[in-house]
Amino acid sequence: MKAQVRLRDVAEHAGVSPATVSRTLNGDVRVDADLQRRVNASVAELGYRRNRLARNLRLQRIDAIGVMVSDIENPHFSEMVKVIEDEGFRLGYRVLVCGTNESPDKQSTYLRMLADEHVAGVIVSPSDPDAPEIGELIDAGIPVVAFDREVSDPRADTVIADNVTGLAQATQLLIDLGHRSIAYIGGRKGVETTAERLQGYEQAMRGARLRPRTLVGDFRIEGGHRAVTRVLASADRPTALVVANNFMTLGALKAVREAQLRIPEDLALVGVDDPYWAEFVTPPITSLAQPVGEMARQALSMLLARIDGQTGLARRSVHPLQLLVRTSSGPVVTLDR
Amino acid sequence: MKAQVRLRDVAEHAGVSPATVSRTLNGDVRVDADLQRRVNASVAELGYRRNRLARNLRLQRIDAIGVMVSDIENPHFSEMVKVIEDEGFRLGYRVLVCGTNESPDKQSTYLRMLADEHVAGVIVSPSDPDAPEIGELIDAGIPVVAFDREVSDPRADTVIADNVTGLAQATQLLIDLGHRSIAYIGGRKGVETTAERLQGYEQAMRGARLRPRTLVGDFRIEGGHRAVTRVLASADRPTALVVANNFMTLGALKAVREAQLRIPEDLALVGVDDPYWAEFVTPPITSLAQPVGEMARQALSMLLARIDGQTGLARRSVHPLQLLVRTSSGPVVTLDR
DNA sequence: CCTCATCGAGATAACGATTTCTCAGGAGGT
DNA sequence: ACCTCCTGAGAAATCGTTATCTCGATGAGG
Repeated sequence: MKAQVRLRDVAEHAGVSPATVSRTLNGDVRVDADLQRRVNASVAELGYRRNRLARNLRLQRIDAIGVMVSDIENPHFSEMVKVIEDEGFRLGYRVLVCGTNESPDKQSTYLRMLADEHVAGVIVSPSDPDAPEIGELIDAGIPVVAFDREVSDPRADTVIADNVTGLAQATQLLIDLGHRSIAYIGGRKGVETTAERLQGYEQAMRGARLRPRTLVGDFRIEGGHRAVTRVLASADRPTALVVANNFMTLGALKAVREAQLRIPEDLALVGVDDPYWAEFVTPPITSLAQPVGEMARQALSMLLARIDGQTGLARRSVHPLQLLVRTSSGPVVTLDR
Repeated sequence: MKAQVRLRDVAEHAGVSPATVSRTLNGDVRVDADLQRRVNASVAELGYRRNRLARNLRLQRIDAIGVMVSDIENPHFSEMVKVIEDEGFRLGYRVLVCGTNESPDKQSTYLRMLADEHVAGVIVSPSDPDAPEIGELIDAGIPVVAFDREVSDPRADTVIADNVTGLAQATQLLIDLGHRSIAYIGGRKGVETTAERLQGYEQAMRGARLRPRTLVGDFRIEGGHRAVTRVLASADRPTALVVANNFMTLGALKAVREAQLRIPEDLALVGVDDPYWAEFVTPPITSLAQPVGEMARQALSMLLARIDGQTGLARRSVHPLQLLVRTSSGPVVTLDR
């Protein structure tokens, strides 16, 4: 706990005013080159480290951005956080991770905290898109970018995937392969992505004049396991499955194994998300990949633009999903006419 | 951007001094109950929100802890971060995530940043255990807990898994099942856990008078894939594999599939770590599970104790690993005598 | 009844950087 | 030669809390 060197000490040592030291440190151009040298020399000699806390108070903001997601353990969000952390680090920003566990209460509390901390900006995958705290943040001059799911405040920028088209595509793949009985394992109710993905599935099914068959999951392993177990036990077992996220795909895998069925021979499967393990499990999963990394970079760059003062209407960045055909979707099946 | 209500405004509104408002807010007992009521009423009426930045400056610390790991995407660390975030949140702490990608440079920079931010404490899974910045943090009064891997500064508390015993156990399982040719896919060189795990494997092999056969991996999917591909192509293919972490296990799975071999029939496998997908892939992986959640809680509670002023010698908390026998390790094999 | 300790609350000085305001001095224009 | 403009640097005022210091009042003990 040695005594801290203050900016003032540097100023004295260099024989200049504190203002000049501050200006030098912050790269203000209007400082004589000679003085700059002296300041830098003194900084080095005294081992001066700027006290960010004082700086933060004076600036009324911290160089950190809040990243709020429902579940850090979900590889979709892990990757997002990693990209933002890595990219942000390079630009001098720290990342404050906030996990909501889909609890609107925790989300509200966190949003208020982030406002009180005066973070530079917030990227949020909202559990409650209508949370009034989002508007309060923007009122306070803290930009907000919605990720994966929209928020109701129209001033927030948005980065989302084109779930409707993507799911239609994924479903269409199975239809094209000859499947006629395709069940859909949906996500957690009330979440926007759930509705969009369902819509895409139904669209493709109706387009092929097939009867949709949907089950409600919860975006978690257990939910996928439960739903798939149920649908496999039914009298008219589907020949193919579309699963609305990565965790539920794992649950599905287990359920299929327990039912002594093989993928893709007995049951074809397409899963949304392309977690790192998708191509390594047996069989490799045909995945509807979201370009998470790109989306995260996009969200961060939108946020930074706002932080740097960019004004204007909220922007929306919609990203197409990519269907990666691996083994689990299987080959063309014989039509049962 | 409405004008901010200051503590002083609350004081005026309540007809008391700023000091009294501060004391009330901080739960100082020596404040008259009646004044407390008036203060609280004014706080509510004015919608006062304490400015944490000013508080932070005054206290020379922020209510956040830094969590530094090599890779946030690794489910081992995802879980650790989640637990710390969740638990910490309840106690009023925010989490600053720092991913090092095993780069000592990034680790150093981050550690200096955390010191400059005056975080309340740091939990680090070091990429460079000898980083002098760790000592500087402790010198500055910021407690440090080492997670998974030790650090050379003797003042840091430590939470680790008993890798030696664990790996010996895992290897012994395969030996007991009748395997004689057991290869080991090791981790990234120079990392402490790598050495410990190797030691456990070798210990068990030597105990059974078997010849160790070790390959160097890198704790990543590709490394596991490469190493296993190589060992499977060799003339004397092993009958069993011990893989030193979860990512490499995935790589191994792919390599085995590509070699047209079946697990566990042609090759038994035990993997270190028990990521969520271990029991859901085909076949379910026999895993040497680290009690990550418990370890994370332990690390946090040690850190908080130090933050609360606990002094005394550094503590070490060693956690046993648990062998979860699933399918990939296979049944007893016929001895080839 | 007086003195001394105690307790509660106000006044005020930090905490350490940034930034506006001010002023000196030099350059350029008439 | 004088005035204006501009540049660069210092002085000083914040930013909003917390904590120390001080003082008055109240209660207890002699």
